[in-house]
Amino acid sequence: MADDQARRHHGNRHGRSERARRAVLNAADDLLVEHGFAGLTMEKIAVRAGVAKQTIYRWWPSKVDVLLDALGDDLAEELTPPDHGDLRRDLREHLAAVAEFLTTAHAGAVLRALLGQAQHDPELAARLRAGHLLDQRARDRLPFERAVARGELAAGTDLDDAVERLIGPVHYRVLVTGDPVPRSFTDALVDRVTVQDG
Amino acid sequence: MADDQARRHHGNRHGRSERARRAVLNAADDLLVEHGFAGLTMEKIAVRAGVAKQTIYRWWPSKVDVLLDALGDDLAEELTPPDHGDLRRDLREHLAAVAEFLTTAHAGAVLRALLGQAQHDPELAARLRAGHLLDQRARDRLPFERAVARGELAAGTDLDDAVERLIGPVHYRVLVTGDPVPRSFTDALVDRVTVQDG
Amino acid sequence: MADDQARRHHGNRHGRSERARRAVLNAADDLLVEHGFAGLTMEKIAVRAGVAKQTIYRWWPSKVDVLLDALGDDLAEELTPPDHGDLRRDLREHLAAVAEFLTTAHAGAVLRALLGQAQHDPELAARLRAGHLLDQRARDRLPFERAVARGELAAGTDLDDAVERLIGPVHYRVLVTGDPVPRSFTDALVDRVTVQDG
Amino acid sequence: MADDQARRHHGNRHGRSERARRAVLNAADDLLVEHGFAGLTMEKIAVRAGVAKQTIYRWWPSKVDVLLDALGDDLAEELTPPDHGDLRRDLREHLAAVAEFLTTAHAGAVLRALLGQAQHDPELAARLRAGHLLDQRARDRLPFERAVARGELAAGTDLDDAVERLIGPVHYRVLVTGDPVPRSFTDALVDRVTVQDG
DNA sequence: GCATAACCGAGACGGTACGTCAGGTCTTCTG
DNA sequence: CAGAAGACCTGACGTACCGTCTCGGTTATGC
Repeated sequence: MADDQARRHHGNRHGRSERARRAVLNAADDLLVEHGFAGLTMEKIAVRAGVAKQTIYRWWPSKVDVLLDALGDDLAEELTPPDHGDLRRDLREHLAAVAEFLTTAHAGAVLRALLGQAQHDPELAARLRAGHLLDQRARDRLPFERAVARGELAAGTDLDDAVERLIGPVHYRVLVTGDPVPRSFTDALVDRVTVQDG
Repeated sequence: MADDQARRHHGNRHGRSERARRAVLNAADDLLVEHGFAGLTMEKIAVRAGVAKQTIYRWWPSKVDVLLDALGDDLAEELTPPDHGDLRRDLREHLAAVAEFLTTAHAGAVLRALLGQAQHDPELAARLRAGHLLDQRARDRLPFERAVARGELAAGTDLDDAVERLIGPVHYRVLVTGDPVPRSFTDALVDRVTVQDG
Repeated sequence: MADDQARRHHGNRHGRSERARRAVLNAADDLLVEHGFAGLTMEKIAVRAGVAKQTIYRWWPSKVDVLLDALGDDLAEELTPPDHGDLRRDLREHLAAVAEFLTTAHAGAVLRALLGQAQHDPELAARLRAGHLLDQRARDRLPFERAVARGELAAGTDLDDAVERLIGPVHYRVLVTGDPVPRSFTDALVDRVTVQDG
Repeated sequence: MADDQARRHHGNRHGRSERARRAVLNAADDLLVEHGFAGLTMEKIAVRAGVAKQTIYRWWPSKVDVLLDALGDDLAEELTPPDHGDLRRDLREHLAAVAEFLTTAHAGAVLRALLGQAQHDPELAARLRAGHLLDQRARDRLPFERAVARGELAAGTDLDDAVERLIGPVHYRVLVTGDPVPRSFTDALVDRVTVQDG
């Protein structure tokens, strides 16, 4: 088995150690949740992961790269909207999933940390958008696009605008006010947007 | 004049040096814009301000405290909505001012940096909210409250909800997507909210 | 009474406060014994003496000046050799007194600290010699000079040489080896010197 | 050659950099002579040696430890008495070497500084004695012991006493009066001691 | 089936910034 | 006008991480 093979191998001439990679990403994840972004140092990741510092630097240029890697495909996996053939229902479920993701410790903590760091790191901001946020935006549009295809929504509707009105207040609560984002809040948002556009 | 007296004194038993205070806040402001949040170190602030490190630590426990102080009353001064007796006009001007503030280098950079840092510093998040964001939320509500008082808006309207739908997408663009926030965008947001509620 | 007046006056137009002077010298003495030379800081002297730092700097340029002042006339008072009209007896008593002074906590600690500091502070070394050590050397010679005057000792004897052979080993023990300096040791020294020269 | 290998390596798992060690000891030596003991700071040693401060602290807990190391085996190398089979000649040469060592800038400055510091640092005093002074005392005794073995000196002679009468006045001059210690002075001392005991 | 090349752990290295402490100077008010 | 109080600038302290480097050891090819 691949996992078993990976666990044993230590040094070889073709390719890196999957064991070390996993250990680093897990350690980074854990340390972020435990000690926050400032308490996340390459030094501590190395110790926690039982890995040499050089091994981390060999594969990731900085700690934000580790986090970008740790974020991985979580967004795609957890934030792809469902398709029930009903715009309002799709949006309700999707927006609730977005809120859940952002406010839940493990999954959202990494993204929030990266978004926070991106505020004073334009290069990270660019990579974060290119690597994750644009894709997510495309996924957020899907329910609307399908509604247009079904004729449920007028063809000329500004879908990005609709997405922003939907997703904006959720991010505002999470990133700025810190208020909880209950289902009632997301449902009401969906109602506003669909009523107005319907 | 008090300011004149303050500027001359250097160190004495009756209070701190206003000159040093100003120099630190300005230096912090400048360094943040020039080198970003990471390039903003106590060491460099001290050098740039021509001030001893100890003097900074005497009055501010950390660099985020310096920034909180530097943010000062900028929000209140620049983001108090106008009162023309017309909800839509008040909101249009106010929302444009908010967008301008957040995206403009000097003024908004400090707030964006603090919001970024607050993502991985709950204690800062709490202070930022208590010290500035709650007050700003109250100011954001003002146009709506006046509209209710004028009878322009129904008495039962959920004002906080309206504010969030207005302000949320603007913050989303600034903090997440990084897209510009043109006047057309903010005006359209105001139209959505007022039409719907009117 | 002078002391009474001194105790009360705090700030005045007629000269310095004797109370402050005493407090500083005593504090310096105590701190030296308690915490050693490194633990003797102007800051701590000021706190212990209940005196402003500036008051210390007004009257003593540095902490070694405070110690030089604290040393005061102790040497002259305690290390003036007796005159019994008998060289050996005078020397025995005197040398024992020297050993006692150097090894006893309060009195000798200040001198040892200053001698130690003088090893890497030539300016202090010069002042220490000019202010105290030359006078002490003159006092150390007294028994020999009186013996010459009495005819007990030949006129051509090199008195400084004799003093050094007497006093040198005592200082060597105190400053270098740290061995105790018992009466038997000093008496034997006196015997060597007087027998040889007698 | 081991030294050659050591010189090239920079930092690795098998021990420290000999290059850094040498640089630190030399820098400490130079700075002590140039600026005195007070002017000898870890900070300046690091800069002068072109070495990170942490590297110094990794191997030496304090600046006196650096000096103790810098003193190294200088004493043993330079202050081992010769053996001509003639007590007086051995002592004359040895005592002159001691005087030379103590008064010469480079070699003696370190020892004088440490002796000075030891006056107000009992822990250093103990280490200095255990590490260097006891061994030196043993070397100082050698000429006498050989003289006893040869029958040149009576078996019951108190050798330590003789050493102290010889070495004491030299240290006294160096550490207390600061007078020069010419060959005539040391020769006369040897004569006194050997005549008396012969 | 043995050399060898890529990766691994360990950790010392030159650095930057941290937050603290003391030094010595200054200004103000009080007695 | 001396003394208290204490803020100021300076510079060293000892520590934590940074990112780079060298080293010896492990293993999976590939000659």
